[in-house]
Amino acid sequence: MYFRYISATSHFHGDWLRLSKVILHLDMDAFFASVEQQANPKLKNKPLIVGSRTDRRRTVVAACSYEAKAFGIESGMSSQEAFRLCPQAIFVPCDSTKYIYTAQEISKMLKDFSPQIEMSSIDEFYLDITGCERIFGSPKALGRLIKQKIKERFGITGSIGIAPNKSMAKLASKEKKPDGLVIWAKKDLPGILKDMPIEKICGIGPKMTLYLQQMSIFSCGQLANTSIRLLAERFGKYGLWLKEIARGEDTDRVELSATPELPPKSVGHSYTLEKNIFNIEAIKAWIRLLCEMVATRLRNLLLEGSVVHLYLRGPNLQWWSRQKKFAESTLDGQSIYKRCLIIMDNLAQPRNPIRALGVTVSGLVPARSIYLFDEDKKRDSLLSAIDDINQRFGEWSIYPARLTSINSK
DNA sequence: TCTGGGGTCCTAGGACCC
DNA sequence: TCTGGGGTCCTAGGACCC
Repeated sequence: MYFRYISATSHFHGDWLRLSKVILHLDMDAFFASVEQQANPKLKNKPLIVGSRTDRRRTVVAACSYEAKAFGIESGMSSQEAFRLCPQAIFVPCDSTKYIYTAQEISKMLKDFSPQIEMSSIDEFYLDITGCERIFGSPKALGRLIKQKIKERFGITGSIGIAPNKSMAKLASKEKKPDGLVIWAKKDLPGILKDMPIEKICGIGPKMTLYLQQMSIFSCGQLANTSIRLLAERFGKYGLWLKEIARGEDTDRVELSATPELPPKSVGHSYTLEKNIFNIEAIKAWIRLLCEMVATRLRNLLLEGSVVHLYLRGPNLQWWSRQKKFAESTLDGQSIYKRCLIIMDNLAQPRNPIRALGVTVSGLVPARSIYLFDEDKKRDSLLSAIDDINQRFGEWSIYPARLTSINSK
C-alpha cells in the first residue's frame, strides 16, 4: 500500500514537471517453444509446435518455434492447419508449470535492474527505468545488458522496446522480433505512428479495427487526426483512450502491484471433448470433474468464491453461459457442482450436442481455514468424480493429463 | 473434424430501494 | 392518481490479450 502511494505521488509530480519517463518492455521470443527447446536439445533448430492440449486433435497452436513460423505457422492457428503447412513439425503439449517457473526466474533477475517491474503476462515485463542511467548507462546499454543476461542464464532470447510510455514500449518491442532492441524517443513518435496500422496497437482487436476501417481510419496518424468528439460519441471512454494512444500518449503506470503473487480474480477450467456429447448424464459428469479441478486450485490458492459461472459450447462454437452469485462463498467441489446444477436447472436435455464445457468461480475472497480440506479428502473427491465418469462411459474414456499424478496414486 | 484454455475489463439493462 | 430519478447490485455478453 505504502509503495503504491509513493508511486502515485511521484507519477503526479512527473506529470506536473513534464518529465518524460523511460519505460522498457521485454517480450520473450516464442516463449513456450523456446523453453521447450532449451529443456530438450533434440528440439533445437526444428519446427516445433506447442499445442494447447495433450492430443493433437481439436487443438490450436499455443506457441511455435521460429523454424515453424518459417512455414507460415502462427499461434492461434488450428493444429490441422499447422500440420498441413508443415507435416514434419514436432508436436509438444503445453507444460505451463515449466513456463511459469521460467517466467518467475526472469522476473527475479529483472529486479536487479529496476525495482519498478510489472509482469503483465507470462512472457512480458515492463520496467520503469527512469533515472537508471546513473547506474547502468544509456537505455540502449541497459537493454543490451538485460538481453545478454537472459541469454546467458536461460539460453533463450527476448525482444526489448524502450519508449516514453508502456503502450509505445510494447509496440517498439514487437518491431524487430526476434532478439530485437528498439528505442523510440518522444520526438520521433509522430513520425513512427503516422503510417502505423491501427491493428498493431495492443487493445485494438479485430472488431475495433473493422469499426475504425469503416470510418476510413486505417493508420494511427489518421486516428490521431480524428476529432475527439466523434471518437467519444462513437466509443465512449474507449474513444478517448484511442485518441491518446494514436498520439503516442499513455498515462498508464508500471504497476508494482501487478506481480505474480497477486491473487487472481477468477479461477476456472474448461475442456473441449474429444467427441461432441449429447447425453445429459455425461455432460453432468464432466461438469462435476471440472468443479473438482476448480476446487483443487481454489484450495491451493487459499481462496473461495461466491459466483459460479457455467458455460457450454455447441457444435457451432457458440457459447451458452450463465452465472449466479450465491450468498455463501465456497471452495468445495461438490458444492460448486450443486450450484452448477441450480444454474442449469431447466436444462433437462440440451438441444444441441456439447463440444466443450467450462466452470469458473469468481467473487474470490481469502478462504476461511475451517473449509480447508486435508490432502486425502481432496484426492478422494477428484478420484470419485473421475471414477464416476469412467464407470458410466467406459474405462478411461476420459483422462485429463493434469490428473495423471492423482490417478496413479 | 478448422477454430484451446487461461484470464481481464467494460457496458447495457433489469430489479430494487429510497 | 400518477410519476421521476439516482444509486447499487446482479447478470449476460462482448471484446480483448497471451
